[in-house]
Parts: sequence; structure tokens; C-alpha cells
Amino acid sequence: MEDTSSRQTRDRILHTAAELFGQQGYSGVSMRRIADACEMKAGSLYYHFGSKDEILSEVLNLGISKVMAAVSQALDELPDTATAPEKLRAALAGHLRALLEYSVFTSANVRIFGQVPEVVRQANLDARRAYETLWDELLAGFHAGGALRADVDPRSLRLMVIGALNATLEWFDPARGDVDGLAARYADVLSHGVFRREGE
Amino acid sequence: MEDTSSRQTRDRILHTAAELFGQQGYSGVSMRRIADACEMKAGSLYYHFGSKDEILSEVLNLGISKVMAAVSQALDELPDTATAPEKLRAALAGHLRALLEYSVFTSANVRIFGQVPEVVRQANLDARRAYETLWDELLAGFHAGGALRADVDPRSLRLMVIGALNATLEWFDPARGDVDGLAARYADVLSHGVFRREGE
DNA sequence: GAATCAACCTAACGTTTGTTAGAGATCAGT
DNA sequence: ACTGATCTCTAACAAACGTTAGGTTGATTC
Repeated sequence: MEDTSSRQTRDRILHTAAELFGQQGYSGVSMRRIADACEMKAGSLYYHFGSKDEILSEVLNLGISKVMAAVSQALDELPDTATAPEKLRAALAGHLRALLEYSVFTSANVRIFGQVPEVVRQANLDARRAYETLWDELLAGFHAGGALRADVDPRSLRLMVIGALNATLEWFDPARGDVDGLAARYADVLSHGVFRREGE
Repeated sequence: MEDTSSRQTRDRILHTAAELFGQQGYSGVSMRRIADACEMKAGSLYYHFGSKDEILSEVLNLGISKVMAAVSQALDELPDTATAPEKLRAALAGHLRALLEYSVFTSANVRIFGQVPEVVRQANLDARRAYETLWDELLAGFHAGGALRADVDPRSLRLMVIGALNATLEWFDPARGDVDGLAARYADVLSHGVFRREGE
């Protein structure tokens, strides 16, 4: 990735568009608003992108690749001796950091994917499936290793976990709370449940 | 609530708008599209509603009141002898039934609340707070009764639970799965966690 | 049967939408 | 100083937007 001035404005457009899409929805944001926020005119956007859909598509794809990289890295940094609960917590933290801390693309993806034109949604599905596979393999490892309870389906668990994480976007403010602490609490509840055990 | 013919088309407009808003976002749906789906002309909508925002506002408020009624009823139908896990499961089932099975208003609310004009969001906040209080009281009851683990904060738990439930909207298809079963699995994971206990 | 009313339609308003063509600006290489 | 490429602007296009005023319809009331 070269770092020309053209590339910089291109990135700025994508970053701005992701922010606005996440706040107001796809149709709620016009090309002129994006251009305004980039201190440009609407027509100039078309030098860098062929259409509004093309911006959206790139925003969505970036969203998945960022969160996928974050989770992969979090898992890679773990020692080989890490237990299943430790791996789970690391993966949660990776996902939450991308979602809440540094990736407007990931948060935009989560927020607007459901209301995006069919064509663009299709173009994002491959990336999404790859990310889901990452999780499925992690959870399948837990399952195969006997760490998971036998009556917990790994695939359903993936949907539940990722869903629960994505929902934090609606209320968690990273400026007022610690993301890693949040991940730890989620991992704890998921691992051990919320109710006191008998005999405690 | 009288059942005049005017009231019926009014309800039809609200129902249709909720469906479309949930699928395409608020700005993604025009008055003409709503009117089309209702077999009317756009201008006629203004006989029943003062503006598009007014439709949206009513959709959002209906969404909360429906899910609140569903959870209240699910809890009321429980015998007084019900345990904390049983109450939790009943509340989850009520929320999920409204969200996934019969209330397009609730699902629309969950999907678009984050990207709605400021004024309309404010107008929905009172209802939302009332619903949150319902959950807070339930969980505070668990806490006071000693059912909850001491290191689990009831308020954080509420955010986690409702978020996890709302996220099912993105993948669960009520035509292909059993909502009560889903609620049972969620309640089970939340209650006891996903990992095998030592000594099992 | 004339008058009244609720419910809907028609036709238009001013604005905003995504997009395009072509004209300017900026700057590096010669 | 000139050329060419790169980047942005201006100005406009047709279409769609939310909204409104006034007319048409069919049923109800006197």
C-alpha cells in the first residue's frame, strides 16, 4: 500500500463514510455530506470511487478484515499452553477492541449490514463467512478437546457470542470504560454462568 | 380502541412501515413505498399521520410496549414458586417471542433506533427506560435473593442479556426454529456457562 | 334528494438525491 | 517555460424526496 496523497484522501473518504453510515444508516448519508466532512465537493468523490455503493462495499469489507485481524492476532499472541477459557477471553477482547475502540469500519458493518442493498450484501458475504469460520474452528477446538459441555452446540454458541459482542455497540462507551475489562466479564459469564453454584 | 375502517388502514400503514423500516432503514424507505405496499397514494398517508417522523415515532413506541407486555405477561404466568433460573428463562422467552415471532414493531425498533433523528429518539426514551426498569427489577430480585453470583453486576447483566437477545434478529429465522427452545438454550448458557465443570 | 362527512386521489411545490461532463488547478518531469 | 498527469471544482441532469392544497368519491344523515 503506497502512501500517496491520493491514497490519503481515499482513506479519509472511507473513514468518514464509515463513521456517518454507522450513525445515520446508508441512505441517511448523502454523497454531499460525506464530501462536506472531507472538505471536498460531492463530484470529487467520483475520482476515487465509481459510486456510492462502491464506497459502502469497501467500508463493509474493511470492517470484516479489521475484526478478523484483531481476533487472529489476539489468539496468536497467546502461549501454546493457554486453556480454553483463556482463548475465549482473548478472542472476545480482540473482537471488542476492533468493534469499540479502533475500527469505524467494523462498527459500521455491524450497524448497517442488515439494511444494505442486496448486491452489496452479497459482496460482503465471503468475508463474513471467513470470519465465522475462524470462530467455528476455535469453538470446534473447545468441543473436540472436551472443554465444552456436551449439550452446547458450537455453531449456536458462535452466533450467540458474536451477537452478544456486537450488541455492546449500542451502549458501551470506550471513553468511559475499559474494553478488556468488558471482555473479561463477558468471558466470565459465558464460561461459568451468572448463578451461584450449589454449595457455595 | 375502536375498530373503524379508518383505524384499520392506520394500523396497516404502521405495520407496513415497521416492516420496511426494519428491512431498509428509516431513510431507505420513502412515503411512496409505504403507500405502495398499502395500495394507496403517498398523499393519502397524511390523512392518518402528520409526517413521516410521526409514523416512525409511533412504530418505535409500539415496539417497546409490545415487548414489555410480552415479558410482563410471561413473568405473570409463572407460579409464585418459580426459581430464579425459571424466571430468567420466562423473561427471555417473552422478549424473543415479541422480537422474532409477532412484533414487527419491536424488531424495527431494535434495528433502526440507533439511526433515527434525534427528536424521535428522545420521544422513545421514556418507554425504553420503563422496559429497562422491568428487567432491572427482575435481576435485582435475583441479586437480593442471593441467586446471582456476587461479582456479577445486575445492570451490566441486563445490558448483556438484552443485547444478546436482540442480536438474534440478525440470524434467527422463526420459520425454521423454535423460539422457546432458543430461549431455553440462552437461559441455560447464561445460567450455567458453556464449559464443563471440574469433576464432570 | 340535498348536504355532510370521512377517506382517498391528483398534481404540483421546492429540495435533495446520485451521478456526469468539462473546465480549472496543482505539480513533477523535461 | 512547457507538457502532461493528477486531482478538484463547477454546473448541471433526471429522478426521487417529504409535503401540501384542492378535487373526487361513496356512504351517512336529515
